[in-house]
Amino acid sequence: MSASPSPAGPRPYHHGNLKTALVEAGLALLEERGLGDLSLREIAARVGVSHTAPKNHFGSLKGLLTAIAAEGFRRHAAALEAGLKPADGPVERLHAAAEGYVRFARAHPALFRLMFSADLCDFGDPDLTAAASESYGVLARLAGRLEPGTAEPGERQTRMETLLWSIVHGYATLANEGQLAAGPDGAPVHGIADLFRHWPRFA
Amino acid sequence: MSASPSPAGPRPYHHGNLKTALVEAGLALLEERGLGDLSLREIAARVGVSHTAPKNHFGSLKGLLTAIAAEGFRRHAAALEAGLKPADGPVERLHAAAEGYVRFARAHPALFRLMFSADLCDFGDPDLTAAASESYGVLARLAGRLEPGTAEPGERQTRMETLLWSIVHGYATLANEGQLAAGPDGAPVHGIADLFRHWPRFA
DNA sequence: GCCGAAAATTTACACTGGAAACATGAGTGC
DNA sequence: GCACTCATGTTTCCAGTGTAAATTTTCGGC
Repeated sequence: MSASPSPAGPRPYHHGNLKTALVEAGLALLEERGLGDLSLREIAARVGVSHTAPKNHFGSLKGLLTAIAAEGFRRHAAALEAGLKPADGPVERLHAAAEGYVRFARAHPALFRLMFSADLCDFGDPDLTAAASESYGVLARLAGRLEPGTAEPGERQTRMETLLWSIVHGYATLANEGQLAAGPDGAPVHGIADLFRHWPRFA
Repeated sequence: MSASPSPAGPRPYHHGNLKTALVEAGLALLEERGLGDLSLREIAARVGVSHTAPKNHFGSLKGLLTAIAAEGFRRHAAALEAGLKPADGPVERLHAAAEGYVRFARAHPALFRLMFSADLCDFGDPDLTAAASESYGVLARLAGRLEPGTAEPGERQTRMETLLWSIVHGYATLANEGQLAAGPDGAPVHGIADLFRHWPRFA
């Protein structure tokens, strides 16, 4: 590959794959340092490039963060689908997706917060919105299965979608910020599935 | 010389009420500039004081933000209680509190985000935790009224509390970050009360 | 081989929060 | 009345941030 020069050779002037390398470095630093201590200069340094190099590809820090968030949403969508067994009924599938949602958020708290920070990301970016829609679509389809035929034609977001998203997202957010009472293992005492079971309609 | 605070006189060396003045300035700047563009130096400048003056009272920026968040939680608790009519039943009171929760979040988005940012605030601070508990208590009492006698003795956080808090907080957060489909007036098409009405148990 | 465009670099700037040394003055004990 | 104390603010400095502009290097098409 042109992107992988001889290991012993001097670092080439042109990186060859800077765009994706910066996103990956950003994702890695997000895990290590958290969102607050993340800096463009440090991401660039990790890739071995000057701190102004990202500008050519992303314009600004916000552009880079937007690209990172987009990749986050793609992985998020995959996490949602991960536990979905086609043989299960709509309720079981909902529970599985909800647990995937929360598991992803808790496994990658900094990335998750970035993904839902409208002032750090540019939600006008087509790539980001496409990735976010991909993730949202999983939840929306599950909501539709729970109430077939109730969505009005042309409706962008049903009440059931809003309700499900609110509860799952709220739980994940509160858990990540340390607001939910935690048991000895550090996890919240009530899992997200417990909440759904406590919710008569989907028990 | 004169201790009289004549309006035309030179600014005294000692402010006299810096602590609360800084918190109020911070709250005002939070409304105007948002959380991202908030700076300790600007808060200090608005009060007319050097940028290191806050250190004496708050230690660091995090300390100041913690104090601001605590004041936010007190106002938040007041907003929750605002629409509560004693004559109403538990369900009506829940709806009113939920709308108060969301209304506060949407009216003060930057403050609301600060209040739930564990990396910006110090949730080990007693004043902050007391204020946050005050706000949480309103919701917890409402949850208890919905299911009297179900809480196990000594239970810190019931499932019902977690469920209600998740849905309300998730809705407020998603709305603030512009993630919920909005109608022509900019508000989400489905209000928080619509979600509760859609939730069979509390329709 | 040459030349334009793309990709990185260097340099400079305004801004941030924090640390350290210093200045002020309000309050207290005598 | 007076001196001493010490909380409260100021000044100065520093490392670090993101961005802009001018410059250098390299790739790719002719």
